[in-house]
Amino acid sequence: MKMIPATEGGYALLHEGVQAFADIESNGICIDVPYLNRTIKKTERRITRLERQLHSSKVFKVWKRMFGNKTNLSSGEQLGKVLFDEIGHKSPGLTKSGQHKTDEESLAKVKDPFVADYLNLIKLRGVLSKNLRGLLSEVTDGKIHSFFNLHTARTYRSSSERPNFQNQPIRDPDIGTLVRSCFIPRRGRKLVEADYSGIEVRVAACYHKDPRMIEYIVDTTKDMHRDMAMECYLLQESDVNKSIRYCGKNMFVFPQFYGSWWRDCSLHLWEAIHKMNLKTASGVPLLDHLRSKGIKKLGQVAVGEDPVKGTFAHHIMQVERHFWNVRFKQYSQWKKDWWQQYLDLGYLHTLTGFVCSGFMRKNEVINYPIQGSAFHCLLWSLIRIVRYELKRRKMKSLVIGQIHDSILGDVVPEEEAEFVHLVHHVMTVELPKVWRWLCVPLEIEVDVSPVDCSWAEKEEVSIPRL
DNA sequence: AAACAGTGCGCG
DNA sequence: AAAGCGCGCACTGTTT
Repeated sequence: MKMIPATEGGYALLHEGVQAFADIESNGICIDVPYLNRTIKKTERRITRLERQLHSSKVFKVWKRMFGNKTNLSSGEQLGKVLFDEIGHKSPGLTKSGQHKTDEESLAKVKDPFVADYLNLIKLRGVLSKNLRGLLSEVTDGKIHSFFNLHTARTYRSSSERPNFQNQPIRDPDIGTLVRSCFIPRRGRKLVEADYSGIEVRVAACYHKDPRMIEYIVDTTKDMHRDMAMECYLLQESDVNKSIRYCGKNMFVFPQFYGSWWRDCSLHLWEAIHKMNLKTASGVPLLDHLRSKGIKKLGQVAVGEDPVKGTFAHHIMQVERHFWNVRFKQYSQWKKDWWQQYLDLGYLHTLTGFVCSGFMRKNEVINYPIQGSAFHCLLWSLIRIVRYELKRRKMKSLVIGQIHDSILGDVVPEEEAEFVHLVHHVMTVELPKVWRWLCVPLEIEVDVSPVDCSWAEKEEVSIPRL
């Protein structure tokens, strides 16, 4: 696969983009080194305690017997042999090289108290080596200077390394706080983070122009994720709470956009009912609710088989059909046309001035232009802010990082209002004026930390109208 | 000792 | 007919 900037605009974006990134890399991000050192020690102690606990378990006795002095708690291969070959738990499936799978999802099915402690240990070891020691090893003079690349990602997104600034924990609140507390602003300043809201969905709409999708974007009283959660779990609008909406969004809508299908979606939606103990807003367990609607089981089937009527899998298959054939008919047609056009031409062009050519799978052909162009919205804005606006206004505040659809600023408190207004204006007003293909409005969300407080303490602020 | 493939997991 | 996109990093186990 090859991707090249095929227009002046595409070339300029990369040319100015690397210069803006160089500024950001040179600025660097302050690290609370004393906190980091304390946290490393604390985490080491937690790991030692966990290891001691695991060493006294039954499973570990078996492990030790099988592997002797080669016993290694970090070896997934060894764990698989212990649990599934020796002890006799049901194997969750094999990897492509024929080992038993030992990822978190696979192990969740294993009913052995050892597994929860083991997963805890693995997680904590990862945090220690990657997010704490790994971070410390990149600190010079109290700062890190992560690299931001424009020449590595197949989609012409960016990437980041040494350390990777773009995958710092946040989804697990405890680990997120532990790690993000390391990242602090310069003395007397604040961290300000501005994210595009749903940028990939909006950019996708600029490709397919599906009227129903545009309606969802433009009309803020409408909510696509809530609506799909309602369909998937057969609920009324008033029954949908936050976690049910979360499942609709992350286990149906986004997987469908990325090319997943009813078989995987139904499995994940069904498992979420148990794992997240889902209840309707009025407190009825979701399993009971579905039973009252005549759906009693998942009805998992092998690839190639049709699900039995009345099962959850069959229901989700119908939801998927309606989603693509009725609700987002034009989006669906665009995907077909876009794929066919690639087959005819052997390449595709993006709205931001790039051409991708070479062998690509269908899902790649659909996703690459959307992912790349969505990031380019951020990149254009970032260039404008870093290389023009902050300089022209002689502001002291700095941009210090970027995560695909968000920028992170290290902001002087007196400049906070101007900074927030500036990024809002560039990202949502100036950009759509220049890129006329943006046929839907863009929105951002801004989070700010108090003065001298870490990235863990960011909180959403409203955007002042100036 | 260094390089490589495979696995798993963090983020968008 | 096929069936989730992108990235980097740590670690294991094997090959060079």
